Amino acid sequence: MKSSNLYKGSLTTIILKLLNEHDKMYGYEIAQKVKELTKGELKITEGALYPSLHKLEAEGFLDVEVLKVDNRMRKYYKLTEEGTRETVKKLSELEQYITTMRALVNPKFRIG
Amino acid sequence: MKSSNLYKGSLTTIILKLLNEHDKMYGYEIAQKVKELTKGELKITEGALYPSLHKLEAEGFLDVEVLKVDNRMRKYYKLTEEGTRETVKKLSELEQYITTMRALVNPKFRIG
DNA sequence: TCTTATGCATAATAATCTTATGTATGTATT
DNA sequence: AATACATACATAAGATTATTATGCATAAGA
Repeated sequence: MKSSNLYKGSLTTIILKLLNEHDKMYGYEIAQKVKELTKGELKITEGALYPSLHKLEAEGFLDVEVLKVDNRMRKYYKLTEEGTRETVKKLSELEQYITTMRALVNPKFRIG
Repeated sequence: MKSSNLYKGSLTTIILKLLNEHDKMYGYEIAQKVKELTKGELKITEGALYPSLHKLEAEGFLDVEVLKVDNRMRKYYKLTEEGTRETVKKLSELEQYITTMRALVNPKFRIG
């Protein structure tokens, strides 16, 4: 989604957390939200976003509802109960990742 | 390298930073160091480590010196000048990544 | 002797993302 | 009227990165 490939593997976490905060969102909206919240720093591409949403749905983490608004289709996604649990898990993995990377990269954050 | 796939894309950053701190290291040593510094949280696999070192060398970021110690081969890697510049770049990308992810995931860290 | 540790390497496969392309509607600009 | 841009979905080809499995070789410990 960006020049830096550190974002690889983060998309699922981002999607789940946004849905956790906003209850119900559609794909295009998620992409706009990410751009807005990161001040344009991170732009998620459609080629990554839509397959990722489909996968989360297939895994039972999202429910879908298709609506037509202004004569345009929108697929609204919302977290299932299992999706909420997965969100919690992903967020703690992110915290763990940051802790671990700080320990590796910043001597003053070394563990123990 | 771990269950959480957030680490995907981080290996280069880790290698460069460790070499920046330790001047000269060989592959196996890097793997051990990572395990030690993260208290076993992160284990980098050989199948990821060695190709990554070869790539960094091919890109001109690392110089190699082969030594035989205790009748065992060791390939010592050290940063080139370009490699040092790349390290600085990768570390700032990591800080940017953390800032961006916090903005997305933690409302109280929102940018602006 | 067999396992574990040290030390390198690569091939097959999987996961994730980029780039490119396609469809369709609505709005703004020239 | 024509062109560009925004909205909204989708997928296929290719690249990147990592996992898993395997291989070679030496040394130490049970």
